[in-house]
Amino acid sequence: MERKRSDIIADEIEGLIFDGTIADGERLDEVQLASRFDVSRTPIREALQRLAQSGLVEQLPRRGVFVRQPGPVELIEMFEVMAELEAVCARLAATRISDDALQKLHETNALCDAAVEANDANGYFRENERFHALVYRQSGNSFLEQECFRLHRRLQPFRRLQLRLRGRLRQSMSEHKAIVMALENGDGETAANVMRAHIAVQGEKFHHLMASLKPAAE
Amino acid sequence: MERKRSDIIADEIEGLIFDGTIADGERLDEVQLASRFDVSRTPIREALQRLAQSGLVEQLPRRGVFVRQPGPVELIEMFEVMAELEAVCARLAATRISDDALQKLHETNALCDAAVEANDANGYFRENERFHALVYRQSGNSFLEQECFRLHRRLQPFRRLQLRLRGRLRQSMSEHKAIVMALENGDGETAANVMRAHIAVQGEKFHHLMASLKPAAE
DNA sequence: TTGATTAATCTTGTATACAAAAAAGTTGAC
DNA sequence: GTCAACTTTTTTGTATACAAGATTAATCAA
Repeated sequence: MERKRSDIIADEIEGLIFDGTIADGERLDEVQLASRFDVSRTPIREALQRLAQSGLVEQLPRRGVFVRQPGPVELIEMFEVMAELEAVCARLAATRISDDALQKLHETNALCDAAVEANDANGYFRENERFHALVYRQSGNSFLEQECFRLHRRLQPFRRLQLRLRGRLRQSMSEHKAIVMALENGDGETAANVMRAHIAVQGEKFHHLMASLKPAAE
Repeated sequence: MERKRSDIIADEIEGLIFDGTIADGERLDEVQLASRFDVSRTPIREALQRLAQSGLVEQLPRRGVFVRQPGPVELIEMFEVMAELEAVCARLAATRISDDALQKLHETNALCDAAVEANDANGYFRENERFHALVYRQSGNSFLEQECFRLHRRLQPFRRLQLRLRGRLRQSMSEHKAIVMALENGDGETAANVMRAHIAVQGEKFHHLMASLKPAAE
C-alpha cells in the first residue's frame, strides 16, 4: 500500500518542527508551505490537519495552525503515560512471550552491550528501539502495540536527549537485562515495575529533561 | 472556540456508522455524502480523513475509504487497553485524589445506586460515565485523561451493550464502591486491580460481547 | 463462451477560483 | 497624539475544475 502525498508532506513538516526550522508558537502559512513543497494548498491543508490530530500543532478555526510543542508539564505527563503503557506491555508479555522472542531480546541486548562498549550512541539507540518494539509486540495485543508506537514516535525527539546523560547507557542496559530476566521468569509485576522505572522521568532524568527545554521556553 | 464544519460532519458520519446506516465494509462515497450534507467534496474529505485517523474507517489510497468496524479480536484488545489505562488512572489517583473528588465519587455512586433501584438504565449510564471521568481526572495527568476519553469514546457503542447483562448493574455498582474504598485508603494496587477487572472483558461479559457481534460478522 | 486487451466511465487527488472572516492599515474626530 | 470606525488586504474555508489512476464495459481472438 503506497503512501499518500499529504502523509509524506506531514512527515516533512513534522521534521521541520523537530529540527527547529519552524519554531514553537509559529504560524504555519499554507501558501508558504505550498510553494516550499511545490504543491497547491490542498495537500498542505490535509497534512496540517493530520498533524493537528496527532497533537503536534494546534488548529484555531479561521485563524490558522500553530506549532504547539509540549511544555514541561505535558511532557512529564506524556512520559508518565509512556512508562505505564510500556509497563503494561511488559506485564502482559511475561505470560505471553515466545521463546523465539526471548532469544531475540537476548540478541538485541548483546548488540546493545557491544554498542555501549564501542561508545556507539547511534547503534545503541537503534538496538534500544528494537528492544522496546519487541516488548510491545510480545504484549500479544496489537492494538496496544500500535498505541505504544504512536506515543513513542511523538516522544522520540525528547527521548533521544535522555540517553545523553552520563552513565545513563550502562544503567539503561542493566535495566534491560532485569526486564528480560523477569520476562524469562514469567514475573509480570517485576517486569512492569522495572520497565516503568526504566522509562519514567525522575531523578537526574527530570533535571536533564527540564534543562533541555530551557532554550525553547524563553 | 467554535467547531469546524468538517468536524461536525465527521461526527454525523460517525453516527451513521454507529447506528448502522452505513454498514461495515461499505465504501463511503464522497459525492454521495456531499449531496447528503449539501456541501462540496472538500469538507467531506476532511471529515473522512479525521475518521480515518481515529481508526473508524480505513483509507485505501486512490480507492476510497471504507468502514472498518473492529472484529472480535481487535475489540478484545481495545478493551484490554482500556482496562489497563483505567487501572493506571485508579492507581495514580489513589495517591493524588482530592477530598473534594472523593466526595463527588460518593455522590455519583449514590445516584448510580438510585438509578439501579429505579431500573433507570439511562440514569445509570450517565452516572457511570461521570464516575469514570472523575477517576480519569484524578489521575492528575491530563494527557492520560485525554487518552482515556479518546479510547472510551471509541468503545462507547460496544460498552453500552455490556450493561444489558442480567445483574451486571449491581455487580458493577459494588465494584465502583470497592474502587472508591481503595482510593480512600490510598491503596493504589487494589484500586488498579479492581478497576482492571471492572473494565476487562472476561467470563460472561466475553460471551455477551461475542454474541452482540454475531449480526455484524455474518 | 472464455479470456485478454483496449476503450469508456467513474472516483480519487490536486489545483484553482471564489466567499467569508480576520488582521492590518487608514482616515478622521477629539 | 490617541482612539475609534471604516477600508483594504490577507488568510482561511468552500466550491468547482481538472488530472490521473482505478474500475467497469466492450471488443475481438481463440
